[in-house]
Amino acid sequence: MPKLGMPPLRRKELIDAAILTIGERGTLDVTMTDIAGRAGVSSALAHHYFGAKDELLQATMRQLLADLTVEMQQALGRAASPRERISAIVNVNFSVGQFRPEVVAAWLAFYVEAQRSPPLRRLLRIYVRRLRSNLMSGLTPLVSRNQADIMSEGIAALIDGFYIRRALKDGLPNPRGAAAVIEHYVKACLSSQPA
Amino acid sequence: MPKLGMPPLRRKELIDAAILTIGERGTLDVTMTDIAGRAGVSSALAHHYFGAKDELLQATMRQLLADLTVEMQQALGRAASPRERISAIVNVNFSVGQFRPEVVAAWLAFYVEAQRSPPLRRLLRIYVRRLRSNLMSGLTPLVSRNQADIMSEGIAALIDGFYIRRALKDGLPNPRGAAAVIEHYVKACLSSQPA
DNA sequence: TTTTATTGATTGATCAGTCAATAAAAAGCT
DNA sequence: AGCTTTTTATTGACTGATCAATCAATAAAA
Repeated sequence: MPKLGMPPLRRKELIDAAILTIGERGTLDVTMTDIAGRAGVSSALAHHYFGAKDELLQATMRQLLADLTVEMQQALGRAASPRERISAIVNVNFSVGQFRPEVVAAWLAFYVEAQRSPPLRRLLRIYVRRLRSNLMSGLTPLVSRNQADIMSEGIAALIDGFYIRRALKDGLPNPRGAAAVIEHYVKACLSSQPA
Repeated sequence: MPKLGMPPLRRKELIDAAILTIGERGTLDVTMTDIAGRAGVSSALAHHYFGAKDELLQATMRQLLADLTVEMQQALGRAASPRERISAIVNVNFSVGQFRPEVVAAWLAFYVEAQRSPPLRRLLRIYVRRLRSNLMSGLTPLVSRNQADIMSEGIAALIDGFYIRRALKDGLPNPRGAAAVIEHYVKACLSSQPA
């Protein structure tokens, strides 16, 4: 039943299916048949559109990054002060869109695979740098350079830490709770300012 | 060359080889042949001693937990006050023994696999609970119950966050830096006490 | 009739797990 | 002390399952 103009649609369907499958299973160790099956097509078609499995996985991670970036830009656009920028960054990472268990589990799976795959590592670096730079732009007007360095590392580590715990589901953080702990951290640092 | 009393020696050698192999590769997705080869024996022998691969992996995670526990007990024994207990807990997690890249990568691999494997999940729960309880025992004498809850979640998330970043090696935290960021967090919270 | 989308069938590689065979020590016997 | 027998440790060779990747064949638009 070949309708025309399928390629872009299929690509998207396959990437979405990949996110769901990876997120559900919590690992990149899923078969092309799993992903293609969820998208309602044969594994041969997935190979036809993406060539090797790696390329589908990379496209999938790029999609996750792109989704986060879009939401982040919107939130930052609404922030009126440096202090609000910080909260905006934190909140996006725990928003309904980003902090869903499947999405978090997929992120974690890519994080882990990035240890071995240079292309995935490159993508991850982009994310890490962007997060850091966004945090610094909110922090430097408020505290010393040194203090800002410490705090941006701390906030980034807290986000990753809550992600890992979320992926494990175990009696662990709901979005609000996690964001609240980070806000508490920021407040404590800002009120005991000296550097 | 069968010497007597090999079983306990071989078991240990295989577990050590598993930690190294898993840590080096950053995943549990290693073959029995890889592990056995590093221990200098055939894969058949690894199966002979552990039965299924799962059991070797579980034994390996138990070993990691046991190593951490021993070091933690020693450090807590030397701590003379609640405040020192907190620092001791943090420091152990970034000690030379625990914060080696291979060990950290192995921990992360088990963390991730625990999403799927109930036995590994059970082991992980033990660790999480013990960490939390140790932290609370240091925090409750110093701050309100509510504040202690928040801080122990925060410290635990920070530790996990720095572990994940360490596994990725990427221009990221040396042991001292990571521990320092957490100490800074604790200080900031304690000095802006009110709950 | 050509182009586009799609798949079933197949191939080759990799691995966990099994098992019968082997070799070296230890134990038993004289 | 020598010898046979038993026990213990170890492996090579094999099996069956799984999967990524390929490709020739098919079917529905254009």
